[in-house]
Amino acid sequence: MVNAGKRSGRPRAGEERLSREAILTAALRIVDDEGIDALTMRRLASTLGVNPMSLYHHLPNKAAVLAGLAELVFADLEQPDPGDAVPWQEQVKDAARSYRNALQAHPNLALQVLSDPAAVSDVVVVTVEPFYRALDRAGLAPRQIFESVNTLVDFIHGFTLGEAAVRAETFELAPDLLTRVQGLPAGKAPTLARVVGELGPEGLAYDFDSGFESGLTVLTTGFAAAVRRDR
Amino acid sequence: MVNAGKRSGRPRAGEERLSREAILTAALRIVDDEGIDALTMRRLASTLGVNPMSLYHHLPNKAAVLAGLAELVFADLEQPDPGDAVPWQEQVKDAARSYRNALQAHPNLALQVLSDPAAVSDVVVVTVEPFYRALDRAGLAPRQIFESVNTLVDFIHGFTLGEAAVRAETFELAPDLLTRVQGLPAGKAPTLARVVGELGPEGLAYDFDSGFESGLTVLTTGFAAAVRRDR
DNA sequence: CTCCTTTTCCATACGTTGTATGGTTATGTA
DNA sequence: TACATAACCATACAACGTATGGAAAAGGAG
Repeated sequence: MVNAGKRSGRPRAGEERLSREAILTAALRIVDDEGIDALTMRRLASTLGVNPMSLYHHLPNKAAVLAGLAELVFADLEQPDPGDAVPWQEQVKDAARSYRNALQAHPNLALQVLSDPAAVSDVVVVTVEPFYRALDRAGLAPRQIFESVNTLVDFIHGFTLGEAAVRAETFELAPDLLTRVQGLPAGKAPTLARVVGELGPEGLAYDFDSGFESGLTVLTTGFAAAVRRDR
Repeated sequence: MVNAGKRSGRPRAGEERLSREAILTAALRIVDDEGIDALTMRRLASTLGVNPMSLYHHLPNKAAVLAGLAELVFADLEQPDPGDAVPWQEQVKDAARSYRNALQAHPNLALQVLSDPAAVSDVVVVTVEPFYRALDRAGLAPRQIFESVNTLVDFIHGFTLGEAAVRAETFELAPDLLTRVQGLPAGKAPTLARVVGELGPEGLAYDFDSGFESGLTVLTTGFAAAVRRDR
């Protein structure tokens, strides 16, 4: 048994096992299920029932696989756009929520996506229109729209990064903020210690969703101030 | 010549070539000079004139080396703290600038640092005191201080990530935003296209420093609004 | 139909990586 | 003087990305 059921050479018509899309889908599944480190060319090939080298006929190298995954992440970003009936602030927040949702749908990929310059800049371009639209409606000058969107996107990226990092900890319960702060040498960070103490354990039970909303409110408020200054 | 000047066995007193600190210093140099991919255990050992396996007597594995580097990055974060003579907004901005500077001092490491949950949470704790101090002075409630600092730190992380990513492109000139937008199918992102068009090439020459300042202003303005709401 | 190029997949192999195992020599304590 | 421990080295292994080249089917040209 030299070949265990596999054939060599080109498959018969209609029997192709590979395509760029099939490969990327399988890769996404591996990453979602087992994390980014589990994605090797050999592993990917084996889940597709194929020799590792066959992958290279559809994608030039592993980097291209990862780049392709980044595309996939943003491909199913929903763009609801509630229209101009709601205040521009709500439009901004809605777009931001969609953006975050797309990133968080595949937490194991977030880091990869955010650290791939090409992926980000490619994708940001086709993604930021709702932000531009809302801030334009708000009456901001072009320069301020531009910088505001950058700020907003940076916030979302940083937030997502933190969220993905925390969730990635295989729940070997990282010591939470409270115990960590209590472990500091006395007088080292007095204000931090006092504020955290006043909040108490339940006040610190961090909820990512409300943290994100809080950030959005701060930002939109800041944008609104720029509108007023402009007048 | 079987051993080319090297001795085997434990070095004589005072002749040790290795220590955790020496290893991390050498590693940081490699990463700064040649990027994170250039850091392999073999390369690290060879710049220290030592056998690769010797490193493992001072650090348990490569992950520990990377974690140690993250420490180093934040170790020389300056904490000027202009004192309470300046407005709290300026205190916030100053602390943010220091934080960003520490991250940007080693651009090749920024991604690594930001994606290491342990590194970030360890370090953030000892780093955020100035933020807490300033926002406490501003008169924010504990909960709002907590969330505001998170928002601020997330923004800095996202900003730094973007900056590091762009700088990491070995200047094979990624098509800039303007040409990219012009390449879009007509009507695809009308607001974006119009705003970018109005800015023109020179308006888009992105300056990271002023982008950062712009973000800080938006955020501190947003924080200030929360202060007023509280009264 | 035959001939030939191209496509799709497979087998083998190379260089590089992190690190496990175990040896050798000096140090420090009993 | 004996012995555990520390600091270094030599060898080796499994897993990785991928270069090279071969085999078989497909698809167009004559």
